[in-house]
Amino acid sequence: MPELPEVEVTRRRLERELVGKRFTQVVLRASKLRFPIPVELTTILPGRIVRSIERRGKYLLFDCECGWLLVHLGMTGFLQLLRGKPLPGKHDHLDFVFGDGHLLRFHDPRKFGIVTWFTGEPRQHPLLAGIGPEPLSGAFDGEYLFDSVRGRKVAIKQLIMNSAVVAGVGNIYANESLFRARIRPGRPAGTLALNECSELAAAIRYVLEKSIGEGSTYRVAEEAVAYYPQSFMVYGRGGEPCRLCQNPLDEIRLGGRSTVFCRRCQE
DNA sequence: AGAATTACCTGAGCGC
DNA sequence: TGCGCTCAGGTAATTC
Repeated sequence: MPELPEVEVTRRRLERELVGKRFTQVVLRASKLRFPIPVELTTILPGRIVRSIERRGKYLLFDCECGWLLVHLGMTGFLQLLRGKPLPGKHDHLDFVFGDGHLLRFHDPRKFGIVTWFTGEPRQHPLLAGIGPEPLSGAFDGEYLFDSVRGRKVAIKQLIMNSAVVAGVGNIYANESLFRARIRPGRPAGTLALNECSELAAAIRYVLEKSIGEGSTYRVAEEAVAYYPQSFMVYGRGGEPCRLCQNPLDEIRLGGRSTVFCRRCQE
């Protein structure tokens, strides 16, 4: 499932390949993903140039001169950058054809993704307006997080997965960053001290940046290698020994999400 | 307002 | 072999 690092690596790759390129055709095969895909994409985009590609949380934003193409990969979505016009397979819902022979293909078996179109200011779009600070920006630090946890009873893991608090932290990196910060995922958010918030904010930044770095070899056309499970400290390792103390990792559910932690290393 | 729950969707894995 | 069940989990929408 694409998390922020995968989206960012995808963004960088597409930025290199597509900025300045002109859409010549849009082929729609699915009528809706999470939301209906606007049919006007097929008439608006041809002739337009990709001016820039930006990211907000896990959303990709393509500046298309007269408006924005907004893409979210959901749980199972990915973008493939292809050449020519290879025959579409199952769940290949949408193709963007470019004048230089490139084809950007949206594939998403579970249709949790989003492809939509809007004009105006991205920060005013309903899907983007309520998103909290970018975790890799200066706006996200210990003091901000401390301010956000104040009075909150919800588990700290659920709080950092709340996109209104901080953008783009999903289940994998929530687990990983809490382990790195040595904080139990189930702790009521409001019980965290300022220094713990600082540790956690730094840990979130660290695990995301590390993953983006490791993803430098990730290729959009090879979606399967989006991240590197063997490098995870806790995610997907319930019952296995902690990499630091060898204690078997606990696996619980928080808010319906698989949550893994070390009861010895995390307080 | 904050917290909890539901809805969306398909493939994989499992027990029988 | 196939059926039914559970799980995976991002996030918007809904309810409490």
